[in-house]
Amino acid sequence: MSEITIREIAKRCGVGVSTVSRAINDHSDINPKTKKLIMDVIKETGYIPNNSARNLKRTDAKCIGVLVKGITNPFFTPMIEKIEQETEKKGYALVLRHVEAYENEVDVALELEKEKRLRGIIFLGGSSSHAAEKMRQLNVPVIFATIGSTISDGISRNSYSTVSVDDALESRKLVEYLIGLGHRKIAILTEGNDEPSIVRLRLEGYKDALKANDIKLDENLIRFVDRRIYTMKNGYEATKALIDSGVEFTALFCISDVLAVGALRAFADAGLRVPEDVSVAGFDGQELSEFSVPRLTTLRQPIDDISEETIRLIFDLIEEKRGHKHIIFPGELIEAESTRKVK
Amino acid sequence: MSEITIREIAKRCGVGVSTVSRAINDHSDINPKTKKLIMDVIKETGYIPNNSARNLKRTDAKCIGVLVKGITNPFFTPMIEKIEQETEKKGYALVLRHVEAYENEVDVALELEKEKRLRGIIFLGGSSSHAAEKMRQLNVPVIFATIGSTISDGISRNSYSTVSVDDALESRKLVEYLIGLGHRKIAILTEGNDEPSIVRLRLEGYKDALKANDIKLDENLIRFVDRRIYTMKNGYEATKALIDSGVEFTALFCISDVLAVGALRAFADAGLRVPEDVSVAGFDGQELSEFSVPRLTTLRQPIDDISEETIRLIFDLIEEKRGHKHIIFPGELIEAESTRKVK
DNA sequence: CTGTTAGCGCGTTCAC
DNA sequence: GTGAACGCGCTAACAG
Repeated sequence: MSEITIREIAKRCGVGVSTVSRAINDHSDINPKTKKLIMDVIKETGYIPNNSARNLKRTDAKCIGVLVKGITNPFFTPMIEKIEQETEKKGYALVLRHVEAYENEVDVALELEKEKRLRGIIFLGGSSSHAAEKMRQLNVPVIFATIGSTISDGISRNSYSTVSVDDALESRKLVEYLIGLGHRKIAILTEGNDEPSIVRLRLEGYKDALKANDIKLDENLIRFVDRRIYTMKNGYEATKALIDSGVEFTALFCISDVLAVGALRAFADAGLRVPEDVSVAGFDGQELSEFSVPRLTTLRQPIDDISEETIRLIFDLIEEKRGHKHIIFPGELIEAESTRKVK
Repeated sequence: MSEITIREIAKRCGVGVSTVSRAINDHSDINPKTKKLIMDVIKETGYIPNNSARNLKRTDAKCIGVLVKGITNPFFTPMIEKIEQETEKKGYALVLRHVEAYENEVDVALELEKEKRLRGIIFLGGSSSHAAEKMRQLNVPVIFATIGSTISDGISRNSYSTVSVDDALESRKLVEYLIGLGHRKIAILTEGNDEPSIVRLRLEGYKDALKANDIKLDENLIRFVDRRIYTMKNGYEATKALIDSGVEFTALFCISDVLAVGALRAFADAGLRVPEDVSVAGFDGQELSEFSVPRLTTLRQPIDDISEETIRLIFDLIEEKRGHKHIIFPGELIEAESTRKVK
């Protein structure tokens, strides 16, 4: 079946292609009658304009791109919803793109910017270190949401924005809370990523908390899951291994709520009660943490605030109202049922 | 900054544009030396081909589209991963697109097909009733995965495929399992969607089970959540309302695991023990169901099988090895800790 | 092996 | 208010 084009529509209506174009794009200077005729024919024929051709020609395209690294990450879904809503309010379209684990998000952004004529780019997740030269090529405003400001790698901090919590600080806050409950042997479930990332920052916060409280770091208490910090299975297995190892601990800090839920299950299976026998804390403050049994003590990230501020900032940047910023929101410690004073 | 184009690259290398094109697209008939030169210049300049222009021109584009309705649905994430892997193995690219709640997925598909020159389309989720005329316009193979075969609406069942479980049957199987445990007063948590959908099918399965076992349908036991069946909050609130209503029941069937986890929490808050005081069953068999406390009795959908078969089928259709099919996989009843014999 | 050229489908000047 | 013509950046004939 031969594709139907704008020319075909024009022919059928006995008008020129530009008139059809005007009708489609809601231009003002067009006779309402001809417009109606055209729209009717379009509906009849089921004509659909080819986006590639449009993007190629168009220069405006009120459109912002959101690049999400890690489709499996449930942490981003509420953010995306919020960002979608806000963007729509502004009359902009959103191009949502998942970035595969093996892809470089900046490369994808570069491509997408050209293809869709993006006016701004928001990164959710992913690595925080990027080649400066590539970043420079992105000539629309760029915001990293939920990725802290350790990004720079020879890149001027003035060339991009970040909106996030201070992962190291909040992590430390949570661990100090555990210490405050009397815990000294605190295990941590994290992932072994060497490049700057939230994973590393949260581990650093853990170390900072111990150091500040004169607790000797015990390498045996640092457990690494296999690559993914958003699967319960990984949390379960790492916790099981920790229990089986015989290492003593009274509290377990998981760097994500999802891992923590896996941990809860592992403790239940081992006949250990939470929080009576062991305290468990998560991180993120996702929906899950409110509905687990027991409810998770966690550090909630203000994702609504982060999302809203991200949108506000990107439009300010697009409209050149202000320059790049690095915004840090405080997290909120949620004291729930999974932790308690050590006996 | 003026965008850099293929012509610019050609000029800098002192070659023609088509040579550059060949270099980019890994064509065979090109001198390795010139190719290297070109690739070097491309790297230097940071040139990125414009996808819109490519798609416009290209006719082959080994590419299949996956349209996901409901980004919040955690049920799809493992499917998407699987589909991604399998597609890559075949040397095809995947275009993943989220369809907003208010969008019609077939419209989006129509657009995407033109824009990206898709060779096949897979729908995940969404409504199962579509206008026949629109469906007909999709002139590449279409598969609905996890949406049963009640789709037809004047559309020939030969014009599309489906790969799924029989939602009504599996739902009935689960409810009959509960009945087998001695439960007579079985409540159900579902969503009030009138159009043909998995939601309705699962409710029908519930009704079928009751009828087949001479249990009178009690409308008070059918509870509806607000629109979304994949939020714990909705499960929690509907269960709370059910408990507060004072209606008697000994088991609760939630049409998704996510709802069931919310229900577990609600029972815990109400001081009811699961399964001692009340049995709870979910549906889907997601990761979550294995890690909740207690583990959920649920009906597992064989998503790996569904995903693999979907991919196999779509490539067979593309290669015209066979015609459209409607494949039904059996679900698997997982008897876990959240249900037990009624006293 | 390589350069020239003709469109892909559309939006946008211009004239009218 | 409308149509003809041009070109967006690229790929694929085709000719060399």
